[in-house]
Amino acid sequence: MAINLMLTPKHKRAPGERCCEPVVYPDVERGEALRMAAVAKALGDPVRLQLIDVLRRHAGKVCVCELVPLFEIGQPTLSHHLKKLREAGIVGSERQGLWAYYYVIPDALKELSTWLN
Amino acid sequence: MAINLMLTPKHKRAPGERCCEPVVYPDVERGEALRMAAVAKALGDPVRLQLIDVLRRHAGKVCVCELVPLFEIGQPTLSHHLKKLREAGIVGSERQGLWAYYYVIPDALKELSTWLN
DNA sequence: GCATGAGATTGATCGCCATCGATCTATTGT
DNA sequence: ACAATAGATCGATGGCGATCAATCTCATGC
Repeated sequence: MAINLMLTPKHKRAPGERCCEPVVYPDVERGEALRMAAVAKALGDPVRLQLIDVLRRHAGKVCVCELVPLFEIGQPTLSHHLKKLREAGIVGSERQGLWAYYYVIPDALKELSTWLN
Repeated sequence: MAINLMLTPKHKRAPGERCCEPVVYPDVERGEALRMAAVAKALGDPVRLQLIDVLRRHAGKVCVCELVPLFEIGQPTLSHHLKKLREAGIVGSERQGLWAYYYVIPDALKELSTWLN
């Protein structure tokens, strides 16, 4: 991963040697890029993407025990994926007795979605 | 990564032990999920995300030599990122003499963008 | 033909990630 | 108190990914 994303050109192209139009600098700044890339990275796994799809189609919260049988992965692996989504700020969780309920955090995908349009 | 994404429940919950409403099955199918996750994965790096941002703000094509000085990474690393974006079907490239020009493939981000809304 | 320059490829390194089995922690029910 | 259950965590493993230095491939210019 790049450390510095300030996007300052390192050297000027010699005059008359233009290979194309001068590049337009990106609109997204360092912070934006890091946030959106983190969200995209969390969505970059088929299981997690379908998890979000399931959770989004529910107005309320979904119990983990309903999610486990949907996928061909073990329970620890699903827990790992949910943790990734939590760390990315995409989902939240809530404990009620033995069960844990997950839900999509509103507007968590908004920034990325807006940029994609 | 999960092998089987058919999302068939593996066992029924015993009657009367319901912890929450029955889960709604995901809308996205295996192929969709794999495609969109691949695109999201390609966007899951700050450098690649900003690369797409730069390319999208150009109607035409952009020379690699204009892209290299924008980032604090070496030329081989940038070439690696462009290859990833190419393999994800997000960008295309065209050779003209010494220079290589890259451009965003129209509608490449459409499926993911639509799903996110 | 030869040197130069743009870009891709290779090889190596280091770290992260998806997955699993096993274990641990609470909580519920008996 | 004890057994059972839901879910998280741990440890290990195999594979992928980001990065760099070095090299390679072409095309251009002299």
